[in-house]
Amino acid sequence: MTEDNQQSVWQVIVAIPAGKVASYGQVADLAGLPRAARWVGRLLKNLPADSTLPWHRVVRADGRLAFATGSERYQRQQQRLRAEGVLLRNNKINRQYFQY
DNA sequence: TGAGTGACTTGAG
DNA sequence: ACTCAAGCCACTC
Repeated sequence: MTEDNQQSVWQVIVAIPAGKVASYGQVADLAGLPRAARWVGRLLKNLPADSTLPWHRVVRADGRLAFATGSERYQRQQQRLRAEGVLLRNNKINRQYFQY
C-alpha cells in the first residue's frame, strides 16, 4: 500500500479523541480503505516503539482488544486506556466508539 | 507457485 | 453467548 494510505490511516487515528475508541475496520473505512481492517492492524504492528500515535484507541469491532487476554501487550494497552478513563468490563470496552 | 498466518469482520448455526 | 467458516490483504517461508 501507498504512503498516502498510511498517512490517511494515521490521520484518522490521531483524530480519535481521548476517552473514545475506534475499530480497525472503522479506521480503515474513515481512511477511505474499505475492507482493509487487517491492513490497519499490520500497520500498527509495524509501528515504531517511540511513535506518539494513540494506537491504543484502536480495538476490535466486538469491543475486545486485539491481543490475547492478559498478555504483555494486552495489559499495556489496557493501562493506556484506563489512564484516559476507558475501562474494560468482561474484556470488553465500556465506552462509546468514535462517531463521525 | 502455494500454503500458512495474523493487532480483522461478518454472518450463520 | 459461543463457535465456525468465509472473506479479507499483505507478508513469509
